Amino acid sequence: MIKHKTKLEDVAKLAGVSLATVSRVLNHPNIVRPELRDKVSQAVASLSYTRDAAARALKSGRTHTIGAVVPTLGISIFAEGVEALQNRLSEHGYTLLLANSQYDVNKELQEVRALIERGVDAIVLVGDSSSNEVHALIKKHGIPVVITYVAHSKRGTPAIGIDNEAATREMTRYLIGLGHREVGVIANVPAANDRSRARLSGILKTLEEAGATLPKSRLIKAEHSLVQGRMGLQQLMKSHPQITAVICTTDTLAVGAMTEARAMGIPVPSALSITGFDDIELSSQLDPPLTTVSIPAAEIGRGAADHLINAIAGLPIPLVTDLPFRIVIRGTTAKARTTNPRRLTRA
Amino acid sequence: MIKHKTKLEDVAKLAGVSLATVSRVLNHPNIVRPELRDKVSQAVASLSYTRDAAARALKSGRTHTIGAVVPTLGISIFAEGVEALQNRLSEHGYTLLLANSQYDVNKELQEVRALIERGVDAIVLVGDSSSNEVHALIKKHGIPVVITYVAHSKRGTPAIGIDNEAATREMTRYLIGLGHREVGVIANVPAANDRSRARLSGILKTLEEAGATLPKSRLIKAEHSLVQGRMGLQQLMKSHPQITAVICTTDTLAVGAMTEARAMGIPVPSALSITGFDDIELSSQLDPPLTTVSIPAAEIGRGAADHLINAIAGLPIPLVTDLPFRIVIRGTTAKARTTNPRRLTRA
DNA sequence: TTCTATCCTGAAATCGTTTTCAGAAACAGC
DNA sequence: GCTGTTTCTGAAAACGATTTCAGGATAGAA
Repeated sequence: MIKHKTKLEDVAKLAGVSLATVSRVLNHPNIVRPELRDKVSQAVASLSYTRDAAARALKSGRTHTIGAVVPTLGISIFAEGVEALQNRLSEHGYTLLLANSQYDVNKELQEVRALIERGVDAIVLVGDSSSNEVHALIKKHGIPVVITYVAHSKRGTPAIGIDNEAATREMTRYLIGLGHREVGVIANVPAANDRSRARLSGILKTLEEAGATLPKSRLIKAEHSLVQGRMGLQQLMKSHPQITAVICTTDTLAVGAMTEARAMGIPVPSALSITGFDDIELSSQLDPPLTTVSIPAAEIGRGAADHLINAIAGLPIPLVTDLPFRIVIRGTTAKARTTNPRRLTRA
Repeated sequence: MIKHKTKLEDVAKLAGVSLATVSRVLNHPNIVRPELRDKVSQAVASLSYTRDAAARALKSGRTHTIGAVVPTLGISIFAEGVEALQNRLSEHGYTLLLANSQYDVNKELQEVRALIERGVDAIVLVGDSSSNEVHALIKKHGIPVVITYVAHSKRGTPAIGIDNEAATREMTRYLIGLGHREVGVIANVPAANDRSRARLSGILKTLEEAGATLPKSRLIKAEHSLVQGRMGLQQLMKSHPQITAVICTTDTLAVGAMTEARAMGIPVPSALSITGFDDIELSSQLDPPLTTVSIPAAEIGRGAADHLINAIAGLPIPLVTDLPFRIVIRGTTAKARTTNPRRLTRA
């Protein structure tokens, strides 16, 4: 237990200078005469003095703290992004305040409010489907903010991430190029998830452009879990055995689908191609390894940190930082089988 | 942008009372006369006033903030624990400051120091292998702390978690009961990880007690990744084809091992039993589903939150909270095959 | 009605910094 | 040697809440 928390005054006394000088040495070392500066630094060191964060925050109005609200840490790309974010913040002397929304816009609002009351200097959000209240609140307090994992700005809010729609477009085109026309989709569509919507939209549009418009019955909406991936595939293949490719909007769903395909005795990729999205660690280690879209989660986290640190310093930051995704072609995709039960079912 | 941040004084003026009364209504509503209290509450609401956290912290010495340092969020049990911790803290008006150590004791120390300088009211650590400096620092500041994921207290520090050694003991006994004597182990052993050590120790001791002492060459030390699980299994089975069971200290390693077993054409569980530890989501969905140890990560997070909130309030908290683990027997374990290439190789 | 005990309320001090403002010191120019 | 600059330093005023301490109001008792 500490008896008498050392404060600025103690340092000043020991160094034989005023409070102001000590403060200056700590904050703007270059404006104080070298010999005094050294004397003060020495005193600081010998007392192992650290400034009281609360007092500092009160007077200066800055907490050196950044808040983030993610949907959940259970999804590894968010966990990875948060970790990278925290590491970068830490390097710059910032502390991360973390909250999760469980994909619930009201909980997100509540957590953002709590963060603002804590006086965070900036905020990181995921996606652009936060409620208007959230953005109004943030704007009202004049706090820098960045939305992550998406590469478009809705309300003029800076964004850093990938173009989800472009990614699924490319993946879908790839499958079409392999001759797939009988396609099924397993998509996770939580209400508050614009990323999933963008991914789905990319698939549907590309399919349509290729003249393979997706019938409703071939679109399975699922929660983001392995089980739902399994169930989705089962449902799809039972009712549409002619399907030659299944596009999933996340790797978790795709892995579930692969497991079920194996259980149903459907060989992947010879009889059925499966694709994912996210490129989680597991995907490359499966047998066969999963064809998927790799997204730079760590880079998103680091980039968000950098942007906000700049914004706090009053520097301008880019409105949209469109990071590259990567289509990773592995073992779960192949040319469409030609021995279809029936050929070309129309929508 | 806010022009004139509403403060206590504004509320007081509107309600026609003094600052002190407003503060009382906010902190100890019961000691102020109901009619005044209502008037103040109304004023607070109509101005949508919130107290300045920094000023509050400065004067009261409490930040209503709790810090946690975890090795990494990349391991799902930690992500799950952190999420549960944050949710519970949030319910009680606390904010989580999160940092990660990457299993590096120096980084952990540095992050703990940063947390303390931020003035956290309490700290959550993972495991009991933090450096002495960390504990000395925490003690010096008189900050409540709890270590998680383990069920023993080393330096008198409260702990909440499971008995890792007991868990692997039970699992190993189960395998021995199935007739396995030719056993291999894939263990992740980062330097700063007492949990892994405890898990390994439980395996080795139990094996020894059963007269099946593990030769060094059958213990593969691995990093915590799927790839290393694969490589571990390969190494093990190539040099010791007589092995009938492989115990892994995490599910990730076990999943890697399963993948490799399949690639090597070794049927699981008929020719080889494999066990994991953690029970991550994937494990139950594999084919065959993985036999493993299930640990109550969310409960650990919630419990840590509850303990610390109590400790801050000056209430006593239990030194050790030993939460139950669960041996989950699924499809990767079966009786030892009897058609061994060779019988009973001795150490 | 007056006095005492009980409850509340408000004025003011305080928490530990940062920062403005003005004055002291040092220096150069004439 | 004296005045005009320039550079640093220190005293003091915030920042916005919490809380002590004492006095005023109210109620109860005589």
